[in-house]
Amino acid sequence: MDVKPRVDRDSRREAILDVAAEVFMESGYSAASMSTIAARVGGSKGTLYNYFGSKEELFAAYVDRQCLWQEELMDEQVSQASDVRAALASVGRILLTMVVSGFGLRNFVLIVSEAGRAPEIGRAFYESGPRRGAARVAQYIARATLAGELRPCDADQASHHFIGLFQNRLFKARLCNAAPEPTEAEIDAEVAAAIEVFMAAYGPRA
Amino acid sequence: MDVKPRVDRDSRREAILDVAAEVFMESGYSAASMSTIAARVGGSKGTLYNYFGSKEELFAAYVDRQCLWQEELMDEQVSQASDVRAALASVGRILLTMVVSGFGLRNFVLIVSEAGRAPEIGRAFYESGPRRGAARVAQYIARATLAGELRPCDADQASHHFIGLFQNRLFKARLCNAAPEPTEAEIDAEVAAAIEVFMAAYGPRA
Amino acid sequence: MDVKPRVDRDSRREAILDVAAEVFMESGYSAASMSTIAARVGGSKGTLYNYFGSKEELFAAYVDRQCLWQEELMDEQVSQASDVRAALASVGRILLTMVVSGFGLRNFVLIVSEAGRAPEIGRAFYESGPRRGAARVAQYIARATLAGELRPCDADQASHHFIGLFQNRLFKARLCNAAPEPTEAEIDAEVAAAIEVFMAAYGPRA
Amino acid sequence: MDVKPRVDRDSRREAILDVAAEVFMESGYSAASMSTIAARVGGSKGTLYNYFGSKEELFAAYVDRQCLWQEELMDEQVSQASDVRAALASVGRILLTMVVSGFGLRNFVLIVSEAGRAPEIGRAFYESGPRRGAARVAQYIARATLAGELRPCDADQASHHFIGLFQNRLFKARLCNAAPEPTEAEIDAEVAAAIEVFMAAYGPRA
DNA sequence: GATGAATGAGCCTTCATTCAT
DNA sequence: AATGAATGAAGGCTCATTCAT
Repeated sequence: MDVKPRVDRDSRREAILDVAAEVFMESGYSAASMSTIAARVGGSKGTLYNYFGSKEELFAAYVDRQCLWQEELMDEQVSQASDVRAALASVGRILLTMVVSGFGLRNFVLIVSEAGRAPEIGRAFYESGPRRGAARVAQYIARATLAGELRPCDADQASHHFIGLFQNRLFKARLCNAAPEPTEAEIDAEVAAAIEVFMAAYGPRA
Repeated sequence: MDVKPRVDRDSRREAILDVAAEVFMESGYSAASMSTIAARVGGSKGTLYNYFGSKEELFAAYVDRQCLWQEELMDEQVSQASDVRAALASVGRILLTMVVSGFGLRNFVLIVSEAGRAPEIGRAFYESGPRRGAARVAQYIARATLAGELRPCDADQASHHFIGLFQNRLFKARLCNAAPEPTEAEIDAEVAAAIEVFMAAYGPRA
Repeated sequence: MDVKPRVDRDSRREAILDVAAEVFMESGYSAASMSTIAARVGGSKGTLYNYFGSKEELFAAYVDRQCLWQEELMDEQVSQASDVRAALASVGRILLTMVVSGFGLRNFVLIVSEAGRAPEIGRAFYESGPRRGAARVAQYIARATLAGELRPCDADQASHHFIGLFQNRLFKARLCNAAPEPTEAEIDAEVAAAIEVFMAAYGPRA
Repeated sequence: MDVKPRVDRDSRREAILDVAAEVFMESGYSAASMSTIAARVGGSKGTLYNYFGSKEELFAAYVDRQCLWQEELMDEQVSQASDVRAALASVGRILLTMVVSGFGLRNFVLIVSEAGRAPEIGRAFYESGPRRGAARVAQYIARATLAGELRPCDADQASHHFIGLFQNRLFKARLCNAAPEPTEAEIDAEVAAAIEVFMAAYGPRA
């Protein structure tokens, strides 16, 4: 009955996606309800459907945006660190934070739990996040290898090893909701320990 | 009219749990329906509710059983390997397989996606699986350290490092449904590579 | 919350179909609502869906029953009339009544308006009603021809001619809702006039 | 911004009515949606409502136009045939075609299925179509009677008889979607047979 | 203990209609 | 005049749960 196109179409779309992200991450795809989302946006269900033709479409849009966000995050960080250790510390901190922070984590879980029925969603997420992150680490490693800071190795494999060293413990604990969000200090410590091991194995021979 | 307690209460309970596991893993907690489960069990919904008072309770029972199963799996494997490398290879193979196999993976995803709203579920799962696995690895490492096969270290941290080295890549790819179930050979290779790195860092100094 | 399986499954099914018939005939398939039907039956929507899995299925069941009813109606009437005129008068009265009575008419319109999108429905109705009626008339005509009461002719075509003679005017007027339900006297008159014409054309030559 | 009253109001109105006719005939009144119509017209729903204040009003306008069209069709055909048989053949062909052609039929069904709830619609349609057609036939018959080509009779009743003779069979089969659109030859045959019977009954006595 | 009919809340989606621009 | 975003009421359908038999 009363109409209020207060804001332009694009910002409303963004607003809907913001709320959708919230609700989806709170409840999961199935348990999230379009009614809840509409109510939280402050509009009617009809309006919601004006922007996204179906729940699935809304979810896909949310995943898209998440992937974009991840990509940017992975790409923007150009560490200008002087040596390998510093570079690894910098990128490690980012990659670990991403995966154990409340937001990154809930996001990850949400997408992963729908990846079973919709493989393209999982794959897109994987490419834009984990894979891109690993690729970025591999670049650093390759560069450092050329610089003689690391002994010759398969850079891609090495990157996964490095990531595994610092992500594994906290990531799984967080996935299971069996540990609180770590502090920056804990994150740094975890990364630092990983670097020691990594350098012991991949560093230049004594 | 005709009542058929053909099978004793316990085996029927097990049968229900089997089906529930199937359905939950196929669809997720929310999307799974008690009707589907009852139908698949071959009984009526009334009967289902005779065994489990609610969907949530059924899910909890399923998680319980899963945890038990994991615990046994973690405990039974007593590697009698002569040296560290063999012991690590053996346990690594098991831990990696568990986490990338179709069953283990779907199970993991299912529980993790409900861990947000029900922390006790996530924690129980974490304790019975990841944590217990890591503890077991830590035991090996401690023993090997005493035997002089590894240099002195924090056994717990070392175990997480080892696990991270071989699990990280495949685990995340599988979570995202971005890779098929790996073959045994791939698993072995992944573990072998991890052992090399691990030994380079944790092995006895040259 | 409260449950009342007062009546056995079959009579409830019939009761639902009765109401469905009412509602469908009042509003048409599209405009009829499952909620209305459920409410009118006195049960919940859930119960309704326990009996018929979908609106379409309910409609199909209704059509089925209608067809059955028509078939029986067409078959039971065994006119024992002595001569053609009496036999034609008898069957004509039935066929005309069927098609101009409120019930028969609304039923016809309802099914016809869905026959476009669901041809099998239309065909089933046609076979069980109009076609069966015409066949019955054709039998009379064939018999009368053999008895020398009619001149030799194509019995099937003759039956359609006869039916057309008495049905056409009132049927179309009623379809368009441009005339009230005719009285028995009007029906008789219409049939009588038709018989005159029919006999003039098909009766034995002078 | 850019407004384009390229075409005058009337042709746009016509265009809307064209589309509305299509959509209504495809889906029926209830199942047809204003959105679909607007989309198919290529304009916005707002515009649609600028021309027709409601779905009901749009439907009424469509019916109006249909009635007009029927009236013209009924009136334009001035058979200059020399004798009765030719005149009847000519008008019969037209009346039968109208009622069994895809367009005429869907139109008929559509209006008839709404005539229940909106009698004025049905009546208007009846007057402009069936009734007017019958009246036209009655004129021929009256004229022929005066010319001695037919024996004295109630022209109106005779006209309904004639129409019933050739329309009944195909019309009902087509209504039920139990027969394909007949060819011209079939139509001619049906009319020819009807004329034989009609003349046998109504023709000048031998 | 097993059954299955009954329930009502809630879900996703569609629709006719309005009104500011 | 034309647009198209906004709305709220329904609509079809599913579901966890209860309880008389």
